[in-house]
Amino acid sequence: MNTCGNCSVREAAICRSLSPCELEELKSLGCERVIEQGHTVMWEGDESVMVGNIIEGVFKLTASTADGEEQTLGIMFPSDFIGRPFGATSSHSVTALTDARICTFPRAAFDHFARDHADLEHSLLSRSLTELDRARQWMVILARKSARARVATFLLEMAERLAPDAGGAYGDKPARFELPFGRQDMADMLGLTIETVSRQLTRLRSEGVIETPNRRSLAVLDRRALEAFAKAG
Amino acid sequence: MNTCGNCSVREAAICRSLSPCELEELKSLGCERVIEQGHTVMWEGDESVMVGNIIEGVFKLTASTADGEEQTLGIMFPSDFIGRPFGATSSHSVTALTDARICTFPRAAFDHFARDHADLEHSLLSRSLTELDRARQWMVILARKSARARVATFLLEMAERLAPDAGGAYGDKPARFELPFGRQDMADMLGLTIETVSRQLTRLRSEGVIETPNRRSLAVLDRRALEAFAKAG
DNA sequence: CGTTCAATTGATACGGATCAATGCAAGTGG
DNA sequence: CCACTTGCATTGATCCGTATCAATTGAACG
Repeated sequence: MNTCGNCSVREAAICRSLSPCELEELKSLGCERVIEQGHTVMWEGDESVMVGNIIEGVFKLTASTADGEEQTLGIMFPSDFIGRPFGATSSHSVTALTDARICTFPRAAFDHFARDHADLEHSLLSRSLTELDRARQWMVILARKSARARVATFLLEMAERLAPDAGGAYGDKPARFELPFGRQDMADMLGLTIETVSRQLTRLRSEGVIETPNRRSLAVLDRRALEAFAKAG
Repeated sequence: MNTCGNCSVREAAICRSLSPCELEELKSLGCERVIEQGHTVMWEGDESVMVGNIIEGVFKLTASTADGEEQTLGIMFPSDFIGRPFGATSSHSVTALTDARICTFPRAAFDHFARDHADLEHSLLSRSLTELDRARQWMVILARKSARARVATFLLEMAERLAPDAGGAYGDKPARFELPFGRQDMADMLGLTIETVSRQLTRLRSEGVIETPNRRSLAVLDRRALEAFAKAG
């Protein structure tokens, strides 16, 4: 039987704010679920019925425009919180980009529990404020930056999150990592088409800034160059 | 002397969650400030030193790109909360678009007070989640929609917020209102140039969808048409 | 009446979307 | 083991929308 004690995201997720006893109580409300790649766990516009923590895997949040295009609103990693508490409808869909495991709670039960545990709500608030800052950062990118700058920004963020070991500000070692998604997802995220993304990657490769050993893997060879592109127009 | 009792946003702001006694306590921490149009009360990148509620007036949140362009991240109205609690730096600037009054608190003192008053934190959380949803909606618009759709969406939102009386879903009466900002601010918000905004307004006017009696005032004559434009490409 | 600043209008250039074709790897069945 | 399919990525050619540069109009104000 699984216990919160050996949970791999225990210290990073919102649960960190709970005492062992409270944890036990929360745990009794929820259950762990295994999600297959590509499966959607929440739908845009649906009533919000569940919330939870990502234990393992990567998810995307998406919304669709009235004319059918899909926009990715964010990428969520292990220890991130997904779902909309205290609200009737979910403003976005949540879909697994990889096989995943999540720790889920019925929304109503979670809401009630949260209201009784101020520290948990505080964690959630803190996290929401960070998410808000992040979303606003992306707004700037989507509104103003060129395709090249968008791709560069994206690659830097992915390198940071998926290959955190490889080099800091002046990291001279190539950051190598596996993308948890294909070109279409990248395009959806960056507000570009798949062709444009492809062209930019090709260009960066030909300039020696990155390497693309295969479809899903990527290496950042020249971080400084990427940073420059990300800042420029 | 001003008291919270007769505050015009008392019932809409986060303070609604406090008892008269708690309110008194919070009030003692802060003070009311009058802000002139155009004045910036918080700067992007600065340490977050104050937070507060808008009592009167309209503010914009902005961030700048590395190459100097300004992007507006959101518009805040009376009863909205501004500033970044629980965080060291502010991710955006906050500037008054009109003459305004705000009820401000030193950030550290507010943080401390909030942590002792779960209901206040709950209000703040609820508000943050709504803001997050709103920000993500804008992301979709900025990433995917045409200039025409952006302007249409914007006008609909302004009509709703600035002329709430004039017609609901099928509102056939023209919604007339005063914009609290000029073309440059609109452009900054929509991720367009001032020229493009102007052209779209001209076009909508020539099609009989809107009227622009003067620079700052606006009337939506055909709401349905705007809605159609907002949804399309 | 001239000054000033914002808004509008016009002409052109360019970036990314779109449409269409090709390339490439993994899987399938003969 | 090799033809064939299938799904994604890449590359190419063209078009369209918005930015950009530049000029004009219009309103507010001294």
